Amino acid sequence: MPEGHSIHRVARVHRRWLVGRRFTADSPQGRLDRAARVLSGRVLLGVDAHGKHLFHVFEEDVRLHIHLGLFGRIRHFRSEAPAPSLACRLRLASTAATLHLSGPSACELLTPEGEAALRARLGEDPLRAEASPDRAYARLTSGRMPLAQALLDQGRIAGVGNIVRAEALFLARLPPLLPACELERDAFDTLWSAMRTLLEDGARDGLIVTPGAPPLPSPGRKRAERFCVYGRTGLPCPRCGAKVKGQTLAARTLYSCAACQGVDRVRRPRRARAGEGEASR
DNA sequence: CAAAAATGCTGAC
DNA sequence: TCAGCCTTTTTGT
Repeated sequence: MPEGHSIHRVARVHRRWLVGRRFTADSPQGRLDRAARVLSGRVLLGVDAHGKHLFHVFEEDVRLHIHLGLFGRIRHFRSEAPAPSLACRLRLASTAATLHLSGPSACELLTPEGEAALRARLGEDPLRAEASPDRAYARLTSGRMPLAQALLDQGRIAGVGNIVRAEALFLARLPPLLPACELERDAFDTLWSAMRTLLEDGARDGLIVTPGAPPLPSPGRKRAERFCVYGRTGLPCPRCGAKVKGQTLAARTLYSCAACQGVDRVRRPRRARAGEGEASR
């Protein structure tokens, strides 16, 4: 669920169906009782998404901040809502719709100042209209860390997760381990455009399907193949047929096609040029 | 059934 | 660098 496109999709759905409604809130699991009491009885005035963060504004400047983390989920029901799961942390109900929130890494009430402070720490979000490619380029290329690692830093660019980074780097044919500061502006423009397209289409359709992804696999396989390299270690690259590589970088799996993306031609930082599939700091 | 994996991030070492 | 958080879905026996 949770890369930027999912969050923006939730925001769009909530703006369409929930803004202007008065809600009652409770916390079936119990942990958010206090927040639920504050929210209960208030009208929802607006919803906004920035990167992977979601902000609901209620009457009297009561603001709800949600971050789904790895496990979080938001479900909404426009007709009769089912009983919430045991793990449901927050339920928001109106006559028009009901929300169930489970497993978020953050769900808290914020003051306007608290929200502003949080947002100040977020980088450019390709899905936001006011996003500036110039600022995104400046922030992304401000260090020597591998490009792929910089892309997941939400303070540089907000909303990109492991799937979008792998697929966008593949579409732009960029070597993931290139030192970020060595990224040329025109290469960045290609990358930015790829990220925007993936996120925008994903927000519209509810899931990401990379252009050029291999055709659906044999009927025997359960999971649809929607990506070119993400999660496809050892399978053929849809562009050149070479085997897709999976390696660990900063505790996340990084997927790429070494042949298409020139991974092997990238200068390794100093000494270590160790083996394949190894973490490179 | 049990086990594993997952799109994320933080804080402690 | 690593464990921990925390839930749902998918995979394997």
